Amino acid sequence: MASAASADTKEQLLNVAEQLIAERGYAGTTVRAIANQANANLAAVNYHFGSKEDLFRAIFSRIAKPIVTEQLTILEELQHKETLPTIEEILTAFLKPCFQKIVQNESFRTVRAQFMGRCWSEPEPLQSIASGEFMESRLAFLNILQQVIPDCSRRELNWKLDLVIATLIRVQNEAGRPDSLLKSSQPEDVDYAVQYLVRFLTPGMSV
Amino acid sequence: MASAASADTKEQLLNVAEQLIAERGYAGTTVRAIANQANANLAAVNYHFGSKEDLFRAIFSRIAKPIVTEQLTILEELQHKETLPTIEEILTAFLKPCFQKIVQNESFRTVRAQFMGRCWSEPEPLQSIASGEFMESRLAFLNILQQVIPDCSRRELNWKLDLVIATLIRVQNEAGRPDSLLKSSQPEDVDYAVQYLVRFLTPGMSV
DNA sequence: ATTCAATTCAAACGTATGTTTGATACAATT
DNA sequence: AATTGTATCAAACATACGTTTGAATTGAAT
Repeated sequence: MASAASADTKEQLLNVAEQLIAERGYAGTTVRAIANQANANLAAVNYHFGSKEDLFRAIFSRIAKPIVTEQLTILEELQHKETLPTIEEILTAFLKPCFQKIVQNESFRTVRAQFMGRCWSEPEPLQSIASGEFMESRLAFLNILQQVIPDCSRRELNWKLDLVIATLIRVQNEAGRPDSLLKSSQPEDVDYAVQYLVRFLTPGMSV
Repeated sequence: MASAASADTKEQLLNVAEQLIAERGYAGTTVRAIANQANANLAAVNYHFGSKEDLFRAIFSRIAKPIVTEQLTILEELQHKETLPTIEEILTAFLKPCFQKIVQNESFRTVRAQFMGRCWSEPEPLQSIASGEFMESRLAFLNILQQVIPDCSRRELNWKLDLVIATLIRVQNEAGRPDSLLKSSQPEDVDYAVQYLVRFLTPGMSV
């Protein structure tokens, strides 16, 4: 039976690994460094997760799943209205959960954002693991965008959504730094950042 | 005295390392893999460049220096006109050299684009090496943007230029993939990508 | 008190890493 | 022909890597 201690160890491994991978990248983060900083034994990673790659999978899932769930919930609400949603509403539905879920824990704010940002440019197979978690949400938003912006081809919408994600990651990565869009994890600052990011992106979506 | 053979070896090491790092990242690329694929001895990297990190520095410099030079040249021309340049002209001056210089060598295809894209998200000290090469160009473009978009605060322009770079990196990272904006290194594809990226970004710059 | 599965642990496994070394081959200069 | 500096080479160096193992430890259920 899983004890409280083992649950602590497992969670500590997730937290520490998330932070180290955010700082040093996946290949640059050793299982030994993770175990040490988590005050766990070297074998703990393989015992609890199977392998280093499975640990990465667990970290990414833990962050991505709540975000995707909330994105799809908001999108569902938008689609149940009788009128088509605006581009602003769609982008907000996509972006807002990404900020809120990631910055809700103050101590994790920078780490989570950097971790997510790094994942998109990690070599295979990590990139596929990362993008796979967002596949469902991505398809759903692509479909609604295609309805709202019928002049855009599927290919165009595809790279445009890519650019939306790219800016999202950048804002998260720069969070807290001077001159950055997202000043803190305070709700009003988060709302401000989402609002201005949406304003920056919206006109480009339909040209 | 440096022979033709040694020059070939040194250049081959640069080319091969560039490709492998683009595919697998810096930490994921071993000196042995570089030497093997370049048909060189294992010790060749350390002999010609000093260390793996110095090899990275050499690769990045070789790509970045001509880009920055061209960016500043075009910007100089724009500033010598009697009328202020448009936002489109400025963004094009910034983005076009990034794409053209990167894909101008036919045999490299989209390797360079992927290499550059990956560098921005590599862990320190690689990221600092990379961003340092573009420091001068970044400041110059911030200054001209401030003249052309006086309604924007310096802080706003700062994060907006950040988002421009973020999208640039994303397009480079995705280069060659299906549904990506930059399909190949053909000049017409490059022009297409620059044109559409500028069109996507321009309206957001002044809102 | 005993059992038993879950967890932790030190140690080792086999392999891979960046770098260094000293000998050797090469080509141009004296 | 002898010398000199450059480049290549196989081999070794010292360390680091992810993973596995089997024994020790734990703590709740019997």
